[in-house]
Amino acid sequence: MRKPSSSPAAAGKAAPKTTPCCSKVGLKRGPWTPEEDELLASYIKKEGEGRWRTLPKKAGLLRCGKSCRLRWMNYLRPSVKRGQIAPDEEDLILRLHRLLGNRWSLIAGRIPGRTDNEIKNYWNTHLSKKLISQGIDPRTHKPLNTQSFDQSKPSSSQANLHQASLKEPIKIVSSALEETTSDSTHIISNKENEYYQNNINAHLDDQYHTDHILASHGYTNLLNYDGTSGVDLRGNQRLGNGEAEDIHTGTEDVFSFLNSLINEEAFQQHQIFNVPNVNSAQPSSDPLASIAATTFGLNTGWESTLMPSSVQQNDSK
DNA sequence: AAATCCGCCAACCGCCCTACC
DNA sequence: GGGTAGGGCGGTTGGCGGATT
Repeated sequence: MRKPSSSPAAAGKAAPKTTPCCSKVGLKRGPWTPEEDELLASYIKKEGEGRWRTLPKKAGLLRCGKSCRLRWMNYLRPSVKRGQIAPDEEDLILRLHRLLGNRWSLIAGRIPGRTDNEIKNYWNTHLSKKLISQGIDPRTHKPLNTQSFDQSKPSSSQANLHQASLKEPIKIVSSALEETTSDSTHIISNKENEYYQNNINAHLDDQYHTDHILASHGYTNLLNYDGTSGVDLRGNQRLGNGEAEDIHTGTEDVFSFLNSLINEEAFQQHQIFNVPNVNSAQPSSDPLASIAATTFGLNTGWESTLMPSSVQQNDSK
């Protein structure tokens, strides 16, 4: 069974205070049985959600309230969509994660029928590995290392670069990479390497600029471009008692804003504003378009939006 | 066929917040 | 202001089942 308090979160901290809910003397743990599911579902159907600590006793369950809530939220709720994550959902998760970081509940709030737990699991088991295989840091969504990209596949043409998406990951490789030698660390030419470095920096500046744009629109502390968690939509606290409450407060604006980033119009703007221009990585004067361009640039392959044809042409020789 | 490995994901954990008294 | 209850969050664990040896 599980080791008690073995998680890093618990390690090295003062003696944890135990809330009543966490004293599980005599309570059942582990996988839920169909009978328990039935008891919980029928009780909530009659009495509604809430009062989780007293619910188990009233429902005749030997579970703690937290366990009941989790089971309901992640599995039994009628609105929960089961089954595989669709490609468009995956794409959305990637975009939202780059914007929001590990705010799983917030991400889940924009993907109907999916729970934060499900998205978190999918991220950890699929998407983070996928990004790593593309040479992208899943935490920051930035290139891990210009010399550590996947060299196992042949390079893409310029046209392909502009059609890039995460569904068909684009690898940053030059024609030289196709002539793989044992000294692979020096395969990317100095010219290309210098170019990558310059534009990575430009892109980082662009992201920094994006945050200031957001701040100017009142979306302070929304972004966390270093990829760490701990700050969210309320400044320094997590979302409170349910999204319903938030939807009627500031979060509604944030969701509207997110929607504006997700919709097709933003994609079209992205196409317009991401005309490759090696001499300028300046954001657009249109704040939303600039954010959209910056936000989606990496998702369509940062190299495709930043690398000029003069460099890309090396790709096809 | 049996043993081992490994990925997936349901469930648990501690922490933190707001609301209430 | 302090204590407690209720609830939500992200991080992590470990059982299970399929794949591999």
